[in-house]
Amino acid sequence: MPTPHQSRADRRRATEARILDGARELFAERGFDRTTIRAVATSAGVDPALVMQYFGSKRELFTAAVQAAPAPPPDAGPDTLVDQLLATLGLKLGGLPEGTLAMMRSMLTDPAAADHARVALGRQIDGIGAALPEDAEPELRAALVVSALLGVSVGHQLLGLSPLREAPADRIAALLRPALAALTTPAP
Amino acid sequence: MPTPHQSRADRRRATEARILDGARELFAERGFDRTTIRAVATSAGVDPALVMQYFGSKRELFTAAVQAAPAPPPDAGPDTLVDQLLATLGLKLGGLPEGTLAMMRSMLTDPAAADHARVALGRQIDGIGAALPEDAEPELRAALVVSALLGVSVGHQLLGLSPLREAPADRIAALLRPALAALTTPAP
DNA sequence: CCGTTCGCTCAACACCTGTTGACCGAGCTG
DNA sequence: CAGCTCGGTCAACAGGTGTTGAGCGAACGG
Repeated sequence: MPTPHQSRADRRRATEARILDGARELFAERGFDRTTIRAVATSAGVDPALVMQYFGSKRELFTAAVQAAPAPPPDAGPDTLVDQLLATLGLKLGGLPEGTLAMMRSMLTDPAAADHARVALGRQIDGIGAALPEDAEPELRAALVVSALLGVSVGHQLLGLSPLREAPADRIAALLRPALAALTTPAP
Repeated sequence: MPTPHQSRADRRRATEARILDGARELFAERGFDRTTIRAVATSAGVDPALVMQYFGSKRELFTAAVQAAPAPPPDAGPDTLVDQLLATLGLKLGGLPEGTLAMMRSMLTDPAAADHARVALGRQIDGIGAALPEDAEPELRAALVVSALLGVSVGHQLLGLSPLREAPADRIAALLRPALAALTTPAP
């Protein structure tokens, strides 16, 4: 008997979490369209109808699964801007959070995910742009930085390009650092 | 009467081209999964069954539509490596070819498109890596360059990030140039 | 201990998809 | 001009999808 006696509410929270975890994993692996509610239900050991009953629709399940980004602690380190940027790659700690991967996976084919991605990236761009000198096209520079890092994440985590997959994280960071510095530093 | 009298073979080539064009456009806009054969047929003013009869299956239609990359002429200019890289962004000439966009659009959600993308990017990586000094992790540097440029393309052409959409092409190139130089140049 | 809540399942609907085979009629060939 | 070729359409099938409503049975509350 699995986890002998727990309250009804506990069981509910548990299965809800199981559904959410399976959904996140499948959405991250196959994207929104190719992830079927039936597959999510099976992965949680549950009837498809229950998934609907809990989350209302496939869309709401997706946004619920994606929103569960644990938001990394501010960490308060006196890091340089470039180091903060490299941290967003999630190179250490075994990759980006699965919810982020799920959103990235679907952002090119699902308009809702694309909107979500645009605002998330826009927020990052604004944050970086605010840290750049005003006379150096800060928004454009920030957008290029974010896009470049997005590309590295895509190539690494979603496409699995072999040179990136096989390289140690600190080598990637070391090679990227001067490039990001060049992008964020106005020509003298 | 549209284009009065043409041979049967001419008409055939014409409708085939019309189907291929519509397919490329729709695949580029919505990706593989969300593009329906019925929609392609409608866009070409034709019955869905004809699309199948011409291309055999949706997959073959996709690969046929994507393969039609006109392959930019070598141009033989004595460009620097960085300039060649910037050229691959298709910043001038109104964006990348639609077949390339179609492949990019689907590469995160369709395994076949992902394979296609991996070999295409792999080819680019090998080409760039061969031009880098052997003692400077050329493959990794090349992969980072290609990924970063991929990210900029995605952000610009597929996501439509406003700072990139609104910026003139030569500003993007100018800001990217030193960063690419830093990526392709081993530390002194 | 009994009635009610509620987590959960079953079976089905309505829809859309890729794909197929029969068929029509205009153009080609002899 | 007769017969075949073949570009093209029509109608349908089979499978998979999100979504729904009725219902069951165990845990809850009094």
